[in-house]
Amino acid sequence: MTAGTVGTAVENTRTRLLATALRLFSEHGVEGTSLQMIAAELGVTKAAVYYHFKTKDEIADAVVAPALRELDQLVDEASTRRTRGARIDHALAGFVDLLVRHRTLAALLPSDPGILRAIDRSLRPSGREPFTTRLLALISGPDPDIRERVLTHVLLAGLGLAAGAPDMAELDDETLREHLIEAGRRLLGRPRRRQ
Amino acid sequence: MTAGTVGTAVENTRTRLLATALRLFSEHGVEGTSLQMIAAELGVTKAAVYYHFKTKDEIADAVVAPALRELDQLVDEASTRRTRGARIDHALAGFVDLLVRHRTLAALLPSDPGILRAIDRSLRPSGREPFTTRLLALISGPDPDIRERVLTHVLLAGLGLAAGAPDMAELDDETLREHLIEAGRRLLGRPRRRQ
DNA sequence: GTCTATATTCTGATAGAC
DNA sequence: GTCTATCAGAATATAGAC
Repeated sequence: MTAGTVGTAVENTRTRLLATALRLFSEHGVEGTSLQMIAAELGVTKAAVYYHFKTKDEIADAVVAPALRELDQLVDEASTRRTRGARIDHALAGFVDLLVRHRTLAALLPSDPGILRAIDRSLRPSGREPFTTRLLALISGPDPDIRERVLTHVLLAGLGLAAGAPDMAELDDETLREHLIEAGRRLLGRPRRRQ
Repeated sequence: MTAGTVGTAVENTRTRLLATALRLFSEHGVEGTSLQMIAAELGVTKAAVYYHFKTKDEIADAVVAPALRELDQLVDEASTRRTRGARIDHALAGFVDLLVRHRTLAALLPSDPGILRAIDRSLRPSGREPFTTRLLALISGPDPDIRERVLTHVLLAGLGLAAGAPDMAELDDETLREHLIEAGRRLLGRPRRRQ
């Protein structure tokens, strides 16, 4: 531990636990990952895991929480832009940046049943709309037609899975970001700005 | 059962079983679906399921087998086309058609860990390349650059997840096919032919 | 072809010692 | 904060009756 920046020991273990859980989730899916596997990977027992989280669902919730908070903020920010073009640019750049920074989580976000339920749980109390719906509204305005719905779906799912794909692990953040944004621009029918 | 076209009773039960398994897989993921759930949904006991399949893996293998055979055939066919444009057109149209006809499986194909392992198992004995690799080669030729790899990844994953998304369930095959092809054409940087 | 019954292993989860 | 010990239940899987 680097002196001066350490939190409590609990926080460090908690952080390590979540990182380990996320890695295992991305390999085996949430349902395919047992507390036993997480504990073994950490070199502790199941009971030690239960000290930090009361249930497996709580672990899934904690794993997605930071990304969901960022996503929420991103959509809010993008919504304040005046033109539709500016809203899309901001949302796409922010979304891709988020996926690249949370690569391990990226592929789970649009596809893993356990993660989707965790997202549902995080949305339910506040009654907020799902991000797909909010981003769709941002891109296509209220009352989007079928074509816009399909394109947005391909965009969100495709970028997420691609960002998290093992084949992309070797790419540095900047390169991956650049190509994902190009894919997004193509899907949205917008010319690329640079290169 | 319609007289004249029935197979044996075994075959019918087997078919019903696979259809039920696929539906449950698509809702809960392969790892999140137990033999108990499949049996209960069919109105039989676990032991009855074990009569048809020795292991859970065998069920997953059987669920993906038809689509994989079609995919294989599709890539082979597309490869025979003379120009790169014709190869891409054939592969894209065939791939989208396959996804639409196997909607329930579509989303699992590029994302579910259990299904991905089943695909691996089906490829291992023959030593064939994965479909992503073969389709990538088809689209971009040998030695594709990073940008083509990312775009192809977004394409395959995005179209699959979009085709299988619950939000798209209401769309008829023809409509869904049309919009998915447009998404694919945009990603590949090719103008749409119709509309 | 489907059943009951059972074996075994593993799951998520709890209680309480250290 | 992590452990041992333990739980009830569910998992995959098998044996053998009908």
